[in-house]
Amino acid sequence: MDMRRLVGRNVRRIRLEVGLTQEAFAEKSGFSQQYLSSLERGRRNPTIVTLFELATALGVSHVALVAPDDETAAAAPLRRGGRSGTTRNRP
Amino acid sequence: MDMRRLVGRNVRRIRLEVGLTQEAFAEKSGFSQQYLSSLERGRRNPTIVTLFELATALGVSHVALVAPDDETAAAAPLRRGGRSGTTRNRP
DNA sequence: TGAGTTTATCACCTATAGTGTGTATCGGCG
DNA sequence: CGCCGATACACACTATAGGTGATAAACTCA
Repeated sequence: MDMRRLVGRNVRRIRLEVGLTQEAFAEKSGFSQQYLSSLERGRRNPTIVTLFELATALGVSHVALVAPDDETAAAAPLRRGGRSGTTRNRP
Repeated sequence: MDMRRLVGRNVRRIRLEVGLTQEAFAEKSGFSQQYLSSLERGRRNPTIVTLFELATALGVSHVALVAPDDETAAAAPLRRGGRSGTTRNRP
């Protein structure tokens, strides 16, 4: 299991659900937009403290950021669940 | 919430439940006994990849190592549940 | 008491987490 | 087309995570 990718996917998904841009998220969390970018793309290996701070800024439990997603067991051809377009947040 | 302490407590608790010494755990996980010692005492800030490797060596999900424990909400005076002595594992 | 086992602490080193600065790419819109 | 908002990429830099080795407690038991 690639933890970097897992956390990256969770962070991005939740950030979009909350309706934040990387920039706005950077503002709230205190991390740089560049860091968040590479983090979401699974290139980074954050510490647990970082994980907690990210979760707090997103308003979710830190457990949510390490929660396994369906993709792991995936290879499933049928894509369940909506939210395909994510609508590229418009305030 | 102090993530270092939280993870440290979880690791120690599970390691003891599994019945491993720090030394044996070090052997299985590939980390040094010294590192595991400081980790369990909340002095270390492990990365998510480290977290996953620790969980794997313990035979549990990585989520178990970041799971919040009762101690947080604690200040509860009454100690429920047995297992007080931990019996200092005898194989 | 003293040997054996387990855990804690100290000194030290290398690899990398995370920053700052700057730039590149991409989509949409006037 | 050029501009703008949003994301990706690159690099030098500092603080610290990860790791080793030696050793000091701390506890167990013959």
